[in-house]
Amino acid sequence: MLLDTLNDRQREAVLCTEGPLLILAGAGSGKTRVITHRIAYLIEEKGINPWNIMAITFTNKAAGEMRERVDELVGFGSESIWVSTFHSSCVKILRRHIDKIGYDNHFTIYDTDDQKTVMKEIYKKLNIDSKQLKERSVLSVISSAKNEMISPEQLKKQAGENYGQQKIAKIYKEYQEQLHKNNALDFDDLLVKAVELFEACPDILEQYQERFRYIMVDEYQDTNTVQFRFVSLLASKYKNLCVVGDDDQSIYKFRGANIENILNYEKVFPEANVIKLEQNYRSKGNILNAANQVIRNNTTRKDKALWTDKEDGDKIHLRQYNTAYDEAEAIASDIARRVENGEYTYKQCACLYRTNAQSRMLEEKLITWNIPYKIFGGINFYQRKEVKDILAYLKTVDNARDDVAVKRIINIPKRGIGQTTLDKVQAFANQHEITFYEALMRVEEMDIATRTANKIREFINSIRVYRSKLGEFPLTEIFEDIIEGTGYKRELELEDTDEARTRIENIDELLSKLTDYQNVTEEPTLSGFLEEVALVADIDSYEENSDYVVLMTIHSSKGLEFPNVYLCGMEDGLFPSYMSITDDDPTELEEERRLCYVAITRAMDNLTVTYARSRMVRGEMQYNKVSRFVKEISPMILDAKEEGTMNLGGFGKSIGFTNSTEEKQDSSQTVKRSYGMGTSAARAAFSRNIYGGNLTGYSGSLGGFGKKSMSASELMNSGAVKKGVEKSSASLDYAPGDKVKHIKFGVGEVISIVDGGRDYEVTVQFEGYGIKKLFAQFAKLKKV
DNA sequence: CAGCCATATCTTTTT
DNA sequence: GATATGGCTG
Repeated sequence: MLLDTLNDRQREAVLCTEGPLLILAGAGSGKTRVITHRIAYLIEEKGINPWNIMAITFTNKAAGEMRERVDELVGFGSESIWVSTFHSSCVKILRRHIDKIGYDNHFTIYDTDDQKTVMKEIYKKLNIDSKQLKERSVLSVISSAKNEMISPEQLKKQAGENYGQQKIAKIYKEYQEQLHKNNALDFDDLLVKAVELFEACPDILEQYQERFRYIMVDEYQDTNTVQFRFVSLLASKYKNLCVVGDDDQSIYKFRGANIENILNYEKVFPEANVIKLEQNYRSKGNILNAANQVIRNNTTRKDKALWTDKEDGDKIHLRQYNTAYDEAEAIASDIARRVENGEYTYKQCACLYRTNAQSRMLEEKLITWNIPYKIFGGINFYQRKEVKDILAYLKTVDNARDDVAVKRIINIPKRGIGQTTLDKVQAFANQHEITFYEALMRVEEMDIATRTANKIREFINSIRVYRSKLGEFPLTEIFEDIIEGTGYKRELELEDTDEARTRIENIDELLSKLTDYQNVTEEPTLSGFLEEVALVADIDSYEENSDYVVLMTIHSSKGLEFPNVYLCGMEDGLFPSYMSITDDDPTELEEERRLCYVAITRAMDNLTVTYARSRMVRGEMQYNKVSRFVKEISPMILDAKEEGTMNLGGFGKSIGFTNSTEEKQDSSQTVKRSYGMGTSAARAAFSRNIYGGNLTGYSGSLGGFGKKSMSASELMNSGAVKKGVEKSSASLDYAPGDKVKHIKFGVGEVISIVDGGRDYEVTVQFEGYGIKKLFAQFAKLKKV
């Protein structure tokens, strides 16, 4: 029987089918089980037509899984349930109706890169200096505005007399016009336009209200204001809105997620039922306790207490290393050992970290240990140059109004159409208020050299040929025409480098994805393919079947679980991030803590937390102390060890302390700090046992991907190693975590020390003065 | 117009 | 350290 496998709370949630329902589901409490069973119950017991059920998830992968699991529970019909992400739901709706609000149904979707390209054009047009106002920051203001459903006009009003904000509002307006002209929507627009559509056309809204009588939203804590509006509109007729989430796992504030949505659900829907799922089925006792001990330090959260009836299991392993290199090495060897022992398989192990950049060194070490791995995040397949180029061709064929795509490919491969020509065409387009592509077609009206004009006509013609094949020939054939016809592939083949070969592989990979799409879809269209491609997340490609160690950011790990988890880089300044520590807004730190909670609760039976005394960040050596979150875990459940502190031998000898003559010689070339610290720091560290690495210990931070380990002499000869540089500062006799005294600010605790090249930049938390960044040379800090 | 070299800035996290 | 940008030269 359907309900037999559920606990009381879960069963209650499944049976509560009518009206608004909030399910507060702690980590690992069987949330997905509840949703799938609820859907099955609606269909099997309540006789609801699957067609009337909508489930919104966070990723495509989650959507696929949900459909699969419902499929196992109900005999048939699961395929007509609408299961998808917010973004793809909106796209589906907009593809049908967006013409009602003045767009063409063939709109293209812009990713972050495209947005930036548009922004650059606008900066040119409005004569804005990108050094004064960064495109990125304007885009982020625009994004937040969209998430809050603030229009350019409203933003202008809000800006009042503030010149800077007026400027941003003006850019926002221009940006929207540009997108409209290109018949393009950015990610945020997908939601905004869907809501606009519903508000503008009550008949269309009603049509969808009738269809989606039962709506379920997963990961509700990560919804933003537009998303909330979107589901509210849909649910406003039948009010069968079931949201599932955990306020403790809200980690997408930076993307506009509004934690109030879940905290205030009962205020918005006073008649709502609330059910708490507090039994955790995933983690062993110690892991769960650690998670609870961390999260209870947050002030704004719903009261709940996760418990388990599982055994305590191992304590949390806590390991400190000298360098990130040692950390990675230790993790790799631990995985190798445990797999060899038969404790775990590769795919049961995951390395989680705060920032994508941390994956490099882990990757390198896993390669040397011959451990299969896969990295998620970082550069998405669809963001690679070659893939974006080909997609831009396809977009141009599909929607020539998309200026961004046209401009991207007009000179790829090189056709001899340069910047000057492009500027002329753009000017012509602006003047006649036509698209870039239309301007290209009127090349003879412009003052452009015949040779170049002919090249342009050739380009236009080739696009025209590809387009004429649409509908007549399979999409894959058009694809192949493009890569052959333009000479794109041939150019790469001639290059004959490893990089070029990888590019070709990626293009082939894209082709096979198109082939898949064509085979699977009933009515394959170019727009359809492009849209599918625009909305995939990296995590969507995660397969449980293949045996590899998984590397990903904590953000991407949400919703997943692994028997053996390594949580690395647990250092104050890295995690919690430096930004969140120094920010005036304490909620930033709370969000980091939630992130930590998410990380810990990914682990099922073994959790290893690691951190390093020193780490290379953006080409600078950073010295950090252990994360404050680790200190929130009771020592009773920690098994703590420091590794490598005794390995001091040879440091001084193998590098050699340099004198000032050598410094002068070196100053002609860029003396990067790549080879560790200057003499004074080395001495300071040396005396404090902070640093104990040996020479080869550094090769990790020097060699990139694919460079296998080098011997010490090879390193020296390769030029990768630069000699140490004498610092003008006196040696530092304090380290992160120490109390120091400042003449003005009094006593404070050192948070981090960054090697700024000429001097050390010391961040100190002062009692009464807050956080200050000081230069060691001037600050004259005294250890107390 | 394209290719080369020097420089500046970067990083939190992503649909 | 890596990548995007800008200036210069052939």
